[in-house]
Amino acid sequence: QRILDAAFKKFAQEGFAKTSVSSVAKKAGISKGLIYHYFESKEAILAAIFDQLVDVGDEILHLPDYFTPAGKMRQILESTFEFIKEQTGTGRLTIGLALQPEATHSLKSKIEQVNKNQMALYVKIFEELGYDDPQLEAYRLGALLDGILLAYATMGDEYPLEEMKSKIMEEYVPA
Amino acid sequence: QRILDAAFKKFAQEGFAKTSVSSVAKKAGISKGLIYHYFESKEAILAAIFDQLVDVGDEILHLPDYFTPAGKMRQILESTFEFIKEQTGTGRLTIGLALQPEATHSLKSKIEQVNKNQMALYVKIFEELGYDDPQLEAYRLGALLDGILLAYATMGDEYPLEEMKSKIMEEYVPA
Amino acid sequence: QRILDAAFKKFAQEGFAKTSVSSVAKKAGISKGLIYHYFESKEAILAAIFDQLVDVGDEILHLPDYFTPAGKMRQILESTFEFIKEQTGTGRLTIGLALQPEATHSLKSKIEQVNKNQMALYVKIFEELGYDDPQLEAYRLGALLDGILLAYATMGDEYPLEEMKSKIMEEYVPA
Amino acid sequence: QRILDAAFKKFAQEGFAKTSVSSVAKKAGISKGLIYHYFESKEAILAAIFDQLVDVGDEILHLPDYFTPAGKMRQILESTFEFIKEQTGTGRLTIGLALQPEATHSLKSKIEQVNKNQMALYVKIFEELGYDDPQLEAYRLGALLDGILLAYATMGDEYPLEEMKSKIMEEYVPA
DNA sequence: AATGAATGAGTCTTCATTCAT
DNA sequence: CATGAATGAAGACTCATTCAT
Repeated sequence: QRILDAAFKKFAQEGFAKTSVSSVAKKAGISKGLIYHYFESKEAILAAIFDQLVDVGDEILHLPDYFTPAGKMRQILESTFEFIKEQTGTGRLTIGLALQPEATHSLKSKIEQVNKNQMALYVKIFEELGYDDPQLEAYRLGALLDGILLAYATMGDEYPLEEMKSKIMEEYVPA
Repeated sequence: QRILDAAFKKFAQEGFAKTSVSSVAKKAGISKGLIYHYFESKEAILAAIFDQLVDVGDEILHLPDYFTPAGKMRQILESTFEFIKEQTGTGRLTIGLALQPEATHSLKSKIEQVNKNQMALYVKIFEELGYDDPQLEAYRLGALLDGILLAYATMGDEYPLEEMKSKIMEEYVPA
Repeated sequence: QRILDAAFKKFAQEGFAKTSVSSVAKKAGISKGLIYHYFESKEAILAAIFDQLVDVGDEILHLPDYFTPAGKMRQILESTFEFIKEQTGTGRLTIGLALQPEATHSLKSKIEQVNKNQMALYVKIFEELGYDDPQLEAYRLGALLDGILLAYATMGDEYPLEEMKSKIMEEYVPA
Repeated sequence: QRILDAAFKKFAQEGFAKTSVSSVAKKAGISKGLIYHYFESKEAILAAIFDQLVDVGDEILHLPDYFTPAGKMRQILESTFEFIKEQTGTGRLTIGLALQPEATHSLKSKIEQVNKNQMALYVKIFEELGYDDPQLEAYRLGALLDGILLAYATMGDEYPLEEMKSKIMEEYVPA
């Protein structure tokens, strides 16, 4: 819906707490009341946005079986870096909410779910690649990518995203 | 002041936006009015908190000159992991604020300043250690540590912080 | 109509002010819009409900001419107590609205009308029964019955309705 | 407080649901915010009003021990009729709330408490006066008085309150 | 230095009502 | 007849900030 798009932009731009329902309505070009016709509450909008994000996340993680382990890894890194670059707002919003204890439990659990899936996939690939401690290796990769996302979200184009991508790719998927 | 301590706890616990000045006053055991005697505004409290944090950060980064490059690296990692573990609230608060565009410009610039200092130090050490691209290497380490901080702040004790520390130490400061 | 039934139940259960038109629509199994096809406004629904109640009231008060005065009195008391018992919701709603000055003038006048009719009938019967001051006696009986209605509406089955009925019957229609 | 007075007048005049907090504030000559400085919520104001009313009720029911039973009865009737006449708003408000299921449980229980006390006193006096079934007699008197209160609250000065008083007095406390 | 009464703008939310279809 | 999307005017409540004392 237009509501979700508008709300997402606003939330990503100004943060959930600071964004008023009225401003979302204005941005969506509709009346405040109508928002409550479609969503129970401000939180519900956020939840709906997240449901969409979860789907996007799943897509990124979904890889054809015929890929080689190295191919999967390359694909994941490609997708993730693209996500970091294109969906800065999404990343910012997600991290911001993950950090705020105010977030509803249901939201937290959704975030955790996405995270779990991600980790599970990483672990599996590292296993296939024969790493010693796939679990720990997965955490390491996760931290690295999150850290890059965070830095890019904060600094914007000042950040040498491409160089970092090359470096990471080389490290995990040597040519 | 007691105000700063109370405010920091509250902000870290519930987020800046969700924390009311009254609740800070109550936690500090003083009256609302008194807070405005010492601070211009709610934002000013936050700024003061950050000034303290900057000092803490500088301390972590300040290393005696007689340390070998490797020693410096070890020291930095030790301090950072200790910070991650002990000051989860600080980390959460900082990242949360860094991500929220609502933050005043002055706040942002302080955060950036700390970051710059950190990066500069990393770069210098990597130079001393003879890395190929110290700049990029610094970004990589920064991302890694930030990612770990983020994960630990989100997951808490479920996160294998010690194992990660060992892994990272080994990587950067081989025994 | 189904609308009136649904609305009546809702109004009686939750009060007029607290009942939303949507909830009436849902209870009636139709759409909100349709209600406005049949009724001008929420108030109009209430008015229509009252029109029905007035009819019920008139029925209670309508007595065959061949009844003796004492027979009429017995009949009235019987009917009234049955009404009190069976139509608690109606009683509650009516009194509640009679007390709220918010009620439209038209509503008030309807309530008053029913009251007047009732009083007139009481007066007539007391006259026929040869009471000294039929007017005052009618007010007394009215008060008594209203008081019982009120108490029963408030307390429910804790109230000794049957005993009260016996007592009042004995008083006004000695065996 | 001025708030309670203003709120009471408003609630009695327009009903609890229809009275806005702002209008109470305006009537009290203060700002909306200040009301929330003194009361948790709109309901809390109502509760406070009721606490005062309970006190008034207790006063009416408190009778010196040296009164004869007949004297007590006379005194009660006198007080009650005075209350009916002077405190019409109170009566209206109380009954209105007793009938509205929306009222909080705490409120309901307060009303019931007052009622219980009243009934207990009536029963005791009827016992002392040697009535056959004091319990039922108490319910009867209660109904009568409530009915009169209700009628007077609805009709106002059209109602022959004085005549009713004489009649009831004569009935229960013959000269 | 210290209090807390006071303000008013702003927030989320509800709801009677209208209207295009 | 019938729907339900759409509106806008409230309403309860919060909170940063000010100010008299």
